[in-house]
Amino acid sequence: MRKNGTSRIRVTCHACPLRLKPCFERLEDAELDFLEQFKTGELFLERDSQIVSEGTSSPHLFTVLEGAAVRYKTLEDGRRQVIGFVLPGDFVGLQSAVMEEMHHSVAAMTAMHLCVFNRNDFYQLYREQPKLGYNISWLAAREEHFLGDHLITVGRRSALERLAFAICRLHQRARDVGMATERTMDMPFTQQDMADALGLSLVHTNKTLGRLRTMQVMSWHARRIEIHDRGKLLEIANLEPEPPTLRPLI
Amino acid sequence: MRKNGTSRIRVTCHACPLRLKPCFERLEDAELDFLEQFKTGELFLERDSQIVSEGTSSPHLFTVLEGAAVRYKTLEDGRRQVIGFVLPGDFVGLQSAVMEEMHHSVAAMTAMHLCVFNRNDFYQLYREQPKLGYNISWLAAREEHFLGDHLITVGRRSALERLAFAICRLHQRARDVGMATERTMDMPFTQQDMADALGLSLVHTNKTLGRLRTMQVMSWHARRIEIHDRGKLLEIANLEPEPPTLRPLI
DNA sequence: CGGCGAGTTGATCATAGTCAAGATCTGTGG
DNA sequence: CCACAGATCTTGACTATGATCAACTCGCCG
Repeated sequence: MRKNGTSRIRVTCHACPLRLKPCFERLEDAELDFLEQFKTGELFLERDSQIVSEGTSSPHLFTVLEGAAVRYKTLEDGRRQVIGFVLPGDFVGLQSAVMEEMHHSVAAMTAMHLCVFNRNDFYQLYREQPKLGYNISWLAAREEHFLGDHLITVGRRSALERLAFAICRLHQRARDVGMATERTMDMPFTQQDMADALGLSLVHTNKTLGRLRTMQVMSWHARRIEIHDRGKLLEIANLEPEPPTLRPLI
Repeated sequence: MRKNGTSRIRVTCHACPLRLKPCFERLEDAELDFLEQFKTGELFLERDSQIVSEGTSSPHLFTVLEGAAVRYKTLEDGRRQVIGFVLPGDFVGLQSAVMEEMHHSVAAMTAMHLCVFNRNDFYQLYREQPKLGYNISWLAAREEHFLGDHLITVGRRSALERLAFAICRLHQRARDVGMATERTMDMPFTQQDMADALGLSLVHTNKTLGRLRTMQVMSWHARRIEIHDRGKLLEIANLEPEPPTLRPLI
């Protein structure tokens, strides 16, 4: 899918728009060279495309360059739980890389631009570029952190707290990668997606958003979120504002 | 804490009782030698000891050799969510190894026997033994898998389903490492712990256990679980019986 | 203009939470 | 060995949060 001779040019291009964001760590040339080898191509997907599916073993791994997706699981009767939101810089497919199969699905909620790696080369990465292997573990630890936060949100917070928390975190992450401004954000997800993330019904999610609107804290209309009172939102969410942390990008 | 000269003997002893279990992958001698170097000692803890604490950065990482613990998070007002149950073979402290701090706490629910590693040597592991680095990612992917299952359980299953699911999984894991028999298990956790894991109140958890008892599916009395009808339990949990998979042990 | 996906709102219902009291178990000291 | 205290488990009565059902609006696109 690519020729070695051109790698010098491509190296600087790998995940180019993302690598310029200040929240991502710089990599050494040798590591970028390796990633160029590891990379099998780029993929552009439509909204609603399936990226990986629960129970299957994708031959590919992905780094998200642009767009947004949801990770989710479903029960046999159709009940769905959104496990997490996927934004640029996120790595998709670790489970299928190390285990037999994925244990959740990932679906694109906007048009997406992905960097594609070959699952078969995955172990090479640990052999040849230990720093990159370490980075994979870093990303996995971050995912574990998000999942833990998500779990206490669904298990122990009220509907109002859940929404405030989820929107704070999502907004912060989106801002870090340049997908949102200080006060506004174009929502790639529907209220149904949010309800499925928070373990609430759509109706109750909507009513709770209504309460936040009445409280003049935030509004979510026409796929657009406006945060009117960030302090209050953080207070309801029981969160401190945190500066973005430097993170690796594979 | 240990002398190099004795490593040949210790190598065969590292995590000895665990390494004999059929569910753990064998390691190469070179890898075992490395682990001996990496290891700084063993730790015996009392019940109710804190192993790591949310918001702090432990200088140590651990592999559980014996005993059981809970991973949990708390909100400021005391609400608690159990993120997961920790059993022998599990690795504790990945977050503090790669990030600044732990994002959850881990507390011993029985007396415990831990293998202790030094956080500072962690990156060495990726440099010198890529297979072990890969194994860390494997364990992280497994944890992510458990957390995803846990999340759909708390977010979308009824109280009865939650209990059935949690007990099936816990029993299966305990059996894999020799802590339970086919039909019984000594519970290291209280019903309060289980309630906090499932996002339920203690009272409702107890009443739901009462229903399972009346249905002749299982009983949980005096720290002991008896499974009377495994098929029905799996059915309520919407689970298939799965054979234990081979997994790495660090 | 019509149809569909998404969002909004009200009415009613049910699951699970809270409060309260008592039973049982476990470990400790006399 | 027993008595006691604290932790854990059990059960009933009442409450509340959020689910379900239903109808309607809005914006968008063919």
